[in-house]
Amino acid sequence: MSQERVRGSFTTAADVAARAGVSRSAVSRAFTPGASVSHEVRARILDAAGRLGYRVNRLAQSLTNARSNIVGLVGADLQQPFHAECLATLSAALLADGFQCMLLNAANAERDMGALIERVLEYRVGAIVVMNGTPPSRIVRECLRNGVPVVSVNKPMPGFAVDTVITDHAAGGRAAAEHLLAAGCRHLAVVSSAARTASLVGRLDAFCDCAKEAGVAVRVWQEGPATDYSTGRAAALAVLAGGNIDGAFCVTDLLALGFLDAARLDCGRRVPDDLSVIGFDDIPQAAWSAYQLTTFRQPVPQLCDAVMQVIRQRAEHPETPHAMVTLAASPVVRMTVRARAAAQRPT
Amino acid sequence: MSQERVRGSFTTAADVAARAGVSRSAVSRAFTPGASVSHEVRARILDAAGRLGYRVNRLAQSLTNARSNIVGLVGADLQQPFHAECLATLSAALLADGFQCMLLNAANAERDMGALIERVLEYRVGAIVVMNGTPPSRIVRECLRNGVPVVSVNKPMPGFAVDTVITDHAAGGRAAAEHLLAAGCRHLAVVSSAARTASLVGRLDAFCDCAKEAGVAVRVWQEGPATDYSTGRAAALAVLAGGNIDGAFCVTDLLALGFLDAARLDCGRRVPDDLSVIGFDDIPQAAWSAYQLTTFRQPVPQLCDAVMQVIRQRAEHPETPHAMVTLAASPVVRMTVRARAAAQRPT
DNA sequence: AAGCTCGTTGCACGCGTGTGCAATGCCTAG
DNA sequence: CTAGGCATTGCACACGCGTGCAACGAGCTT
Repeated sequence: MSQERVRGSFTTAADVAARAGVSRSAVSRAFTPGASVSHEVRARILDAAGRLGYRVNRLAQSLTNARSNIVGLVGADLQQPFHAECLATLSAALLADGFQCMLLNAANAERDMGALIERVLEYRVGAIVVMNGTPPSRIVRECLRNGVPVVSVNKPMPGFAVDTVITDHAAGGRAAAEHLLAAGCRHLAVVSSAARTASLVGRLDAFCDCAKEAGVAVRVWQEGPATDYSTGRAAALAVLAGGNIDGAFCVTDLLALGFLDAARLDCGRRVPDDLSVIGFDDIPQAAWSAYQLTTFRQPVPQLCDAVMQVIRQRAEHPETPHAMVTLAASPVVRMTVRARAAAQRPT
Repeated sequence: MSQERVRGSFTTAADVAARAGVSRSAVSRAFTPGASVSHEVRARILDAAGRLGYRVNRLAQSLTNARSNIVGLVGADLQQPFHAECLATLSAALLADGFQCMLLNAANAERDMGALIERVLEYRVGAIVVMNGTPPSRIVRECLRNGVPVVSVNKPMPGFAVDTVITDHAAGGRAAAEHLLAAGCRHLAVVSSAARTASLVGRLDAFCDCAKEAGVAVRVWQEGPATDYSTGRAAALAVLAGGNIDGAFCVTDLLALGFLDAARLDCGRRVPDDLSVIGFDDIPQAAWSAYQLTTFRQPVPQLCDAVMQVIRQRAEHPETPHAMVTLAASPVVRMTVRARAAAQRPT
């Protein structure tokens, strides 16, 4: 067969076969669990392989399988704490399960997202996980047409044959309202951004509904490009200047932290005495002692577990009906909501 | 040729060829820039391809090239703000340049890192970028032996034929010391963790050297598993209980923020009046108005640019001598270092 | 001793693509 | 009118691997 390979090239199974004095098939079988090779030959092959630094070429391997075990991870704003945590947890889970992660970071716009997914389809990925953002529906259909399962995180995609794993945003928003009302707040505000993502809208609407049922008006702020710290600050400056707000639900922790800082440092409010604030996500910064933010924790590990479940399930049984897993956000009570209002509790 | 493909499978060039009434080679050429195809045939092929949703199988393509244009991104603690920013910036740059990113998240230990790199080598990656952490040197050698270039970020790897892109940590540490000394601090502390990474040690040593040259003693704290918020807190509680520290350099912003919170909230210090604090990295949280941390910014975009440069260079000219790009960290003066000592500046 | 079973091994093909080489056909120069 | 040049196209092979099929040999049964 081929001579000793030049340095700087990968060793192939043929090289190993030549060195071990067997056929190339034997090499292939030696690396295939359950294949028929004698104990002695396998040992000789593994020895030669180790000596030569051989490793299977997955590209060639996936060629016959018509599908690789690469999973495409689609997202935007990956440097944001919550997204970064999702990415880290999910990629770790995938790697632990034997998959490889291809990262599709739609940095600039959601316009990129379609192009990125098209590119990763060229690698015959086994699945695509949309961690946030909205890929064009044309592309989603294209994935499904080619038999690439799509998993959507925190975004229902009605009308698409897609598995969905989602936090119960509505229940969270409602619980936030109940929590503020129980604390005695009667002048509520809710803060979001102009980006009307399903998850953000879900929290906001449920919050408003619950407040409305209790007969409490809600000042709604939905401006700014993203649900980040500076938007939270801007919201506080605008909302608190307006009137006597005593309870605010920020649909994101980043918003809440910006809101808190502006409320305390720029507007001179005392939290939680004058003003109660609730966030959502429970990013690490929410627990910092300067903030001690009361919030709702998205169950990131469980979300990722569920993603793994549906990926495995669909890999084994492609025809499984599409799942819609909903997980509850759990309240994390810290210091930004005042304790129950004194004794007066009229009907 | 093959019949119309069943739904759920990928279209191949043969399918397109059949549909367009040409040979498979023609299809291949139609998608190869600069290949010889008549205008009319190419148009017919592209039309058929579009209709069938054909896209080139990169797996098969890379089979002949012996190398894919996938780049392995190795790192740990990817959810930390600084690492998350590096990851987001670098992946965006790679994707913009036509590469694909394979994410190797060594979640648990650096022990994993070797296994992960071995796995990604099976995909014949075109390069590996080590964003943080220390892969076993055996593995690094293995990469180089197989002709896979390795780029190390913020960690010199003496003795290895590796490209290195690095922030000038020593200069940063020195500048931090000078800044504190210029502010009149005479009782310094430096805070790091037990993880003696090259970058952390570089900053710390240079800081100590500079202080020593000025004849100022430095209290050195190097405990805790990671350079994170809680370690910063622990450091403040220990260091500030000890003596009359009036200036502290935390080798990481996360440390600095934890240090600040504990100093202010638990130890009752006023910053910057009683105590000056400097961090390193300039993560987004450092700019938050509750902190306004004075720090040194790592030039992440420039670092990533440099990584792209060396990757491209080595892809075109593999024999290029190995680069060692050093970039300066720039001071970001905010509010946690007091202005020049009062004595020297009369009111 | 002859036939059968079963574990082991090699041959050869296919996966989807790029490309060197030869064949074809058209256009132009002589 | 003919020869040569050139653009275009198809054939066939290679890339590295998995695997069905047949061949082979050893051990066992009858």
